[in-house]
Amino acid sequence: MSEFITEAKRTHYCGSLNAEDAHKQVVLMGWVHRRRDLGGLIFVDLRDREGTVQIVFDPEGGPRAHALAHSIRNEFVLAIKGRVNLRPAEMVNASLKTGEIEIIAEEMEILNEANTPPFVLDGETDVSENLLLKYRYLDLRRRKIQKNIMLRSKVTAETRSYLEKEGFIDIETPFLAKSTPEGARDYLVPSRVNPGTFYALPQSPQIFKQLLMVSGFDRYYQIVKCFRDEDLRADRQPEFTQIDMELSFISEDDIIGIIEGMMAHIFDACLDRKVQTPFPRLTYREAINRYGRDNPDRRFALEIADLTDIAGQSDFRVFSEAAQKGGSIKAITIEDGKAFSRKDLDGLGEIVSPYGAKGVAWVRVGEEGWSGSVSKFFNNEAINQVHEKTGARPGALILFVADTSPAVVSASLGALRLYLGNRMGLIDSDKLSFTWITEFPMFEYSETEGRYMATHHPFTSPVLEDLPMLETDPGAVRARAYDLVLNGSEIGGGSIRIHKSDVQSMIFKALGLEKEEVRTKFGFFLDALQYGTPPHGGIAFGLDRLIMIMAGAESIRDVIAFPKTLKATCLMSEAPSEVSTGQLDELHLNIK
RNA sequence: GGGGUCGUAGUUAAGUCGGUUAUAACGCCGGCCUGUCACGCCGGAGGCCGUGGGUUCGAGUCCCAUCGACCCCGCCA
Repeated sequence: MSEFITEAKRTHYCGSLNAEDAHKQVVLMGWVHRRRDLGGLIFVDLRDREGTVQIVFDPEGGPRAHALAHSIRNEFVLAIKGRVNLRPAEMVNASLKTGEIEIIAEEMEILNEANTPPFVLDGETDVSENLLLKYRYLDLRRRKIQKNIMLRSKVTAETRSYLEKEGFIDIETPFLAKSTPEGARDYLVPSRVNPGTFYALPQSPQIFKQLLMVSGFDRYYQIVKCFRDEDLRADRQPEFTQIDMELSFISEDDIIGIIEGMMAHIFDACLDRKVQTPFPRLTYREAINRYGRDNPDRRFALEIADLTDIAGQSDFRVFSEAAQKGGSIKAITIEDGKAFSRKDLDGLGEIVSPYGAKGVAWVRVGEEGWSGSVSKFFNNEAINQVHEKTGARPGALILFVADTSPAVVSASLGALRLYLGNRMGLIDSDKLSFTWITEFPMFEYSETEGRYMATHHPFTSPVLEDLPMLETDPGAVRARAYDLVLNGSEIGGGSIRIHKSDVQSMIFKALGLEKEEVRTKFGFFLDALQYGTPPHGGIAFGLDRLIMIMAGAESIRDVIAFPKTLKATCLMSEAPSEVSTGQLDELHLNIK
């Protein structure tokens, strides 16, 4: 067997060759993507990270290589020395990037053999995720995932270059940190040298980055792993990556401007897509009223109308009761009601029921008036008022949701709106729709905790003019917080922080945290605020979600090289796993 | 914590009302083939029907439990 390759250097990537390379002598290394053995003539599609190219083995061009080529199988690793041949016109494969050329193999070496893979790597077959995750290293050979991972690298590189240019300093913060109350469940790490104590893996570097502002670094950023021990979703992993930043002496508008520039730069540099700035802004209240949620997908309209005042007067008990008990009645109007059959309408209840709504009431708007389940409860005057508010015209369909809880109505219609947008094909997947959501409420009342909780986090600055309401009506206090929403996903969020220790203490008090608890958990931080803390604020982006949208991926797992399952396990390495009693002893741990 | 979808050759799926030897495609193995590119043609091997229990003369199919993957609600400051 010829061992020429051990001496030779690779000259090109398979996928980067084209007609301009014609007649060149090349050395390629890659995996056998597919072979077509015609007996006297053998074709192999050789694959590397840049793509595939056709290798031709014929007895004339390379007798030894041709003889050896009969034995190769899928996923073998080959080194090929050959000549780039311009294909005759009738043999050009237009569906292949390298389809104008092929490589006539003069020498070939099998660098390694391979077992038959447990699934075909052609990207055509839908393989169960179970198997893909177990053999993730093979899944990662597939073009689709490989492209996503390479896009991710490009995005982080462009992010760094933009932020460095803007004067940001990359500073690492600890992974072994202190467990904090509030927020998500922590991943804990036992300390061997301090028996009975634990570190927590950070949910975000929040406190550290604020301390860096106290230290005077002025502009900080980090592309950093964060950890949250909560139940997972299609867009949530237990460990995920944030683009994290913090700035001193700035206002909301400064941060928003920098981020808009960053997004424009990333999309231009990575996807060659121009992004229109500035991005539109919506207050939280407006987002909930018009779209039912604080992460509205504004690639389509289909807005929600508030009909509480009108429908609340009707004789329909569900409506009148909702209105009387502080709830609301809201509706979405569909212009072309014919697209929905009676059966379709009956099915809508399933869309809203997970959000607590009892059902969806509907009427069809005709030339002569209304028909449908609740039409008889509305008189002509009410009908005209509804038409005015919803813009409904003959042929339209009005879908109502009513509940004694306004939050249930909003969440239900928010979900219904998305369902309808999808079903009616209103969502243009090529569109990029950025929106800032501002003026979040500072606190939300938690039924389970029986107290107010920070909507964003407890270091967020309240809007100053709302401060007097801190004790009288905490739910009405607005925060100087902002989220960036892209195509219905929250991709980032941040706030102007509290930089005065007395205000910070007031917030802890409003959150119902005991003085001693605050002292134990945040004492060092409150101290720091008293040593000349500049006004500051920041933002953090979910890198994984951003890449998902940029790549058009349906799952966060498609943009992470080694993701975990919904139960936070790794099917490939089988983490987490049990450890030896010796290890437990060292850590002073007993397992129940 | 709650609700849902799924689990049958290596892979993806079909499997009727519970009834003979569990199908197909792709992949795999062998043979033929000098212009294929999802090559083609001929032949072949390959099954713990996720696991455990139950009902039944008889279970891939019905019931219960359990494991796993996925989706949603809660949760995720």
